[in-house]
Amino acid sequence: MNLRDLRYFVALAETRHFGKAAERSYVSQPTLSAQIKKLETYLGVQLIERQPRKVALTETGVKILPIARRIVQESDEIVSLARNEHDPLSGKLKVGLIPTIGPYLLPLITRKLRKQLPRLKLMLYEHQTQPLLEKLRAGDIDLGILALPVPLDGLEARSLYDENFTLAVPTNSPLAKRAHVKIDDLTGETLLLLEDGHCLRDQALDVCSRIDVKESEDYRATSLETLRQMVAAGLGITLLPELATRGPFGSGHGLTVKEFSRPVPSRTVGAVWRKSTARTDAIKAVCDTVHSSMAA
Amino acid sequence: MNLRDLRYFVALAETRHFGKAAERSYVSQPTLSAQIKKLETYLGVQLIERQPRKVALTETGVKILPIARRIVQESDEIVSLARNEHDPLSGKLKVGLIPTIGPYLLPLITRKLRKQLPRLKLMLYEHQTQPLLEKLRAGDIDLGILALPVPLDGLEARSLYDENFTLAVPTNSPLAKRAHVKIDDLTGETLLLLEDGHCLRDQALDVCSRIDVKESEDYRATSLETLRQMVAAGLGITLLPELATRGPFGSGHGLTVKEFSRPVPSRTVGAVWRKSTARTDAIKAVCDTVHSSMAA
DNA sequence: CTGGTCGATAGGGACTGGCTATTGAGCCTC
DNA sequence: GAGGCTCAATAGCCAGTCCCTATCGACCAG
Repeated sequence: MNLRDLRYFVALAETRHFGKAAERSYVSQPTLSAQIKKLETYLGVQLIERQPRKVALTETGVKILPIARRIVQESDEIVSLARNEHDPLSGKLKVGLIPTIGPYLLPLITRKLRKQLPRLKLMLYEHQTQPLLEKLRAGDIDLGILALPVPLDGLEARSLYDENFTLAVPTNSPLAKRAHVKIDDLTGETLLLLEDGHCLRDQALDVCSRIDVKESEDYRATSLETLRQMVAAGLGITLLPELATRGPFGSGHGLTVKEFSRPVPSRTVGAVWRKSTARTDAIKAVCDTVHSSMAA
Repeated sequence: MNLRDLRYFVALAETRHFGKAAERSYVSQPTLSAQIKKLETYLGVQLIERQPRKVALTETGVKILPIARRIVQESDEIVSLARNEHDPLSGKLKVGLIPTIGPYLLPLITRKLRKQLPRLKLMLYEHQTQPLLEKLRAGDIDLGILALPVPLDGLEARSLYDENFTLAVPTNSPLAKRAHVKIDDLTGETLLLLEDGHCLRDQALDVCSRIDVKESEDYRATSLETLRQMVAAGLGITLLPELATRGPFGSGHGLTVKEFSRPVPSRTVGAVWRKSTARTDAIKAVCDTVHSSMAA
């Protein structure tokens, strides 16, 4: 059985005329005749009673007609649904961000994203790097935005922007008064870090690996905001990604943010997605928008 | 788009494995692969994300799946519905009978019909010959049982049984005492007839055409039963078809039924149906049953 | 009887859907 | 890291299907 046959049957049932039904179906009359007959043979039942000058449905034909009609209608529905989805820059795109990027990057780009990709519904998720990669591979998320590099297997990546690290110190610390700070100036300080799992923790440790700093044993912050509070309370110093010091997140309330002098430590923020993804267009568009936003 | 493609897609969505889906669909894996790809191309949308070691539905695929599933299910429904209808001796058969046959024939045959054709639902209608033929041609009725001959165009007919006419006279009439009656004996009598449209009226007039009878001007019965009442009331005599004198319809209550001596006037009762009907098997079965019932 | 309508039949060509064999990518094991 | 395994994609070929035009045959109307 074939969708086409059902269409022919519905057309015939509605026109009650082989010629008209054929015309409506854009085929020749013999074609439609043959297909109808084939459908009847396949079903083992006569659907149409061919009276001279009149086409009538048999009882069975009457019973089958509504089902055939529904099938035809639903198949059209599939086509139109697919046609709507056809625009690669529409539909949902599930984007995951790590916690040290998401809250600070999103305010800077959502406006532009909404303007440039108005039909794309971004579903946003926040996960640490490892869970994010897992969900990415599992297909729960289509695009990850995180600090590169990460192990890529089956994944593709591109960098979006470089983000400098800044130094956050208590305002009453001697470091707060310095015109310039270098990594080496941190020697002997107590370094406050995020809890395990945050890549920023590893990045900060990496930046400070050459020098001798004490990591606070007792406190490990669960978020950048608590980390910021801890610095303001004078418990130590920390590195903050630059975006986390912009706008409302800058100096003040007992905390002073200092830029490093060259060479400025930094991390690369990038996008990661499955090689096999079906959303390459949408992903590229989002990446381009983020990239151009951050380049300015 | 093709029903088959949708089946393949549903199988793939359920197995999440090209090979298994192909097996379940009784085709080779390359065939299924190719068809899925063709479906995607046709719809202009990717339905499946081919990850290594994993088959995942795209968002569009997820949306389309339930519709595809329903279509597949409904197409199966058509097949099974047709398979059930496949038995030509099942389903409805619309049978029309003329009023001078229906009420008297049906009690004699329904039992046997029900036994021999248990799955056939007979829908019974009563119409005079002309309307019956019209409804037959219009397809409102599949089979007519009436007195032959009738003009056949586009119709086929067969005779079922011959039915003698009997004479109905008031019990106090001289005719009631006669051992034998012949048509000629009716000369000078008042003949009561059914109203226009009943073929029995014409048949009676035909039988009596050779002799001189008076047709009652004032009364024309609307049914055999009122006709019977009129005879019993002494208003005249009439011809009754034999079946209408059997069992509870025989002599009594002021009415006497006499058989004619040879040559016995009679009419032929037959079946009529559209040449183009789709129910030849059922019609033949019904006719055979009636025929054999009445032959006994 | 003739012309017109309508569906069925005949015959031939293009396309589709199916197959087997093979490739190629990714994963696992030794 | 070489080789084997799994799994989907590709290649190449064949057969059946679907469609076409041309024509027939039945029926109806004038």
